[in-house]
Amino acid sequence: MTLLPSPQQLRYLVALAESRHFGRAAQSCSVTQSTLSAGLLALERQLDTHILDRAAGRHVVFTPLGLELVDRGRTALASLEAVAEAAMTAREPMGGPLRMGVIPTIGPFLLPRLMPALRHAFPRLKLYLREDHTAQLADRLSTNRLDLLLLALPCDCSGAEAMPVARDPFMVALPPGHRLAGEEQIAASALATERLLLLEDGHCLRDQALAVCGLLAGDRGDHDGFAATSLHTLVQMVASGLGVTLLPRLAVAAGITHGTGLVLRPLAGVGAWRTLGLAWRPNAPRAADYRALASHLVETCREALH
Amino acid sequence: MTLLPSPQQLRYLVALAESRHFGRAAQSCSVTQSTLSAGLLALERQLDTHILDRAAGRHVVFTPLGLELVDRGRTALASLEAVAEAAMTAREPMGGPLRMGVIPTIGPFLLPRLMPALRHAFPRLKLYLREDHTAQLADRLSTNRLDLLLLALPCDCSGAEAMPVARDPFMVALPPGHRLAGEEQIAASALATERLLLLEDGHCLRDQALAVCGLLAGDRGDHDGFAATSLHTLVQMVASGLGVTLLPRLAVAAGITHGTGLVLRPLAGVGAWRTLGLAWRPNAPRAADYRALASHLVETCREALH
DNA sequence: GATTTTGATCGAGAAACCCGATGACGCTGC
DNA sequence: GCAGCGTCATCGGGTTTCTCGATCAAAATC
Repeated sequence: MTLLPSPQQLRYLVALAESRHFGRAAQSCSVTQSTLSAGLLALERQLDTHILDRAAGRHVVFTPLGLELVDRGRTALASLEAVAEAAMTAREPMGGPLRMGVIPTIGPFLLPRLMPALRHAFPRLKLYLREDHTAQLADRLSTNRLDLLLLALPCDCSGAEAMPVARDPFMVALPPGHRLAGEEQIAASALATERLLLLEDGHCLRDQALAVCGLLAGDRGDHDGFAATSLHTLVQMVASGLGVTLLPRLAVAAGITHGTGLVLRPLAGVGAWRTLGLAWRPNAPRAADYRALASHLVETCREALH
Repeated sequence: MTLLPSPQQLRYLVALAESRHFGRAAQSCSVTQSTLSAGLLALERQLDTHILDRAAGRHVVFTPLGLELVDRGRTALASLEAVAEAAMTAREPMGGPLRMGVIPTIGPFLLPRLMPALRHAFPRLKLYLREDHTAQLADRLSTNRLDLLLLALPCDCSGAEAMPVARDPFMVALPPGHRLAGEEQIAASALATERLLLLEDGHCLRDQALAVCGLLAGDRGDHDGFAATSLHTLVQMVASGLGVTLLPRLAVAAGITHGTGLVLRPLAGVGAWRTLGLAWRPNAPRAADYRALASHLVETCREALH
């Protein structure tokens, strides 16, 4: 059998790729710079290849092969961690740290309810949170820097396993006195002639709102080159009379429009909602934990959506 | 960061799972029994779990978690090997050992032509061969005990990447003087009333032959509870006048019917062929090698099929 | 041109690993 | 029932590997 790289060496390799600096990489591995340097040299010697291009100035530059090895090293480390994690979760379910990513159109409105419920249900659970757009979260999920995502489905997290937990209906938000404010509910077609304000690019809610109105991305939304950076600013823009928008009921129920005088009406039609759900890597050792979390989420979402 | 299992320990674990015997597992790892025993105990201590059920007599019995860890350990080792392999193949393409599986209805007819061609094209390539049915090969591919499969597509190797290399038309093999022997080519429907002899269960060719005749598996073929164990015995059975059969042209071109007096006619109709191809794990470090092999295979198959 | 930053190298101490020998336990055969 | 054998766990000692702090050489910065 051939000589395998040690987990230590792979840690050094991946850490160096992430910081591109020997000293800081060593620090993140809790070793001295000399140790990390020697470890990488040993790895290069063992594999009989060049991982770093040492001729290229003082910056840390990886060879093409080096970049591939970083990638494979990351997955190898992930699979080693999966072994330890499987043992850990078997010893005490809901035990260890859990790194969860959540999108900005869910987090601020659901987490304040969710966290206390989880703390109560799973006192030993240590939940680390990161808020970011779907694309970034998916990247971090696949590169093993997050374990679990709370986002809108379907998401194009390649190969991830997903589980829906709730439907979040869209509400139409109108300035006070708007011509549509008298309607009981509002059809998507009625918005065709309206000035529809949206979140900036990158928010999946933007695309979902466009889709539910039967519009293609790029059709609309960037009036005057301006798009909102968060639901809160979006609400302020509508309140200023710049146009109308769609808000997820989750945000409305959390009181995002309080004190603005905005008129809120359900969006009519089938499919006038987004699906909230969890996603994780297939073969994740703690999938059982995630499913248990999902069923708690179902309950919390029911409450949070009135 | 948590404490990771060492590759060594995982090797011990997987080896023990395969031999279910400390002494032999140690031998396959080239260490003494004491070393392997201590290594496994250290792993159990590090993970703080029980991998083996030591209360269960003298036999090696894994706990449920232990079995899961074996599985995860296998994939972890595979991903570590992938790192080393990526470096190796970058250093010298077509270099190291390559473990290829091949099904019995291809191997004997193609390998005699293929091997010399490959030796000539890639002198440094070390090709280890294993002949088995598709299901067993697929299992060994996914558990990292084979690198590459040469078989008939589509195969249900879950998640494997496959590349077709040739079409292998079916020929109808008839005993001398058979009523259909006068036909230029024979339609599948003409075989409906014939006694169709087939390989025994497990050979994919059996199912393909049935499918191309529009029959369901189990419909036919086990006359008197007898099915052939290889194409050679199948040919002998047809020559004895027990019935007719379908042979892949690859086998016919290799002369499998020489000296039998059998009459061979093309099977008419679209789809009257099987597809030969290669399959490998996705993300295999040496995928480039495999593709290069595939293009050589295309040429060899063209020659081997006349 | 002096200084700082950065990565490689060196020697010494610590830790991990492995081996052969031995111990504990269950099974088998007489 | 008891000696003998097979199997896995444990122990002491030797070797290798890993890590650290100190130091060096080269490049970038001032």
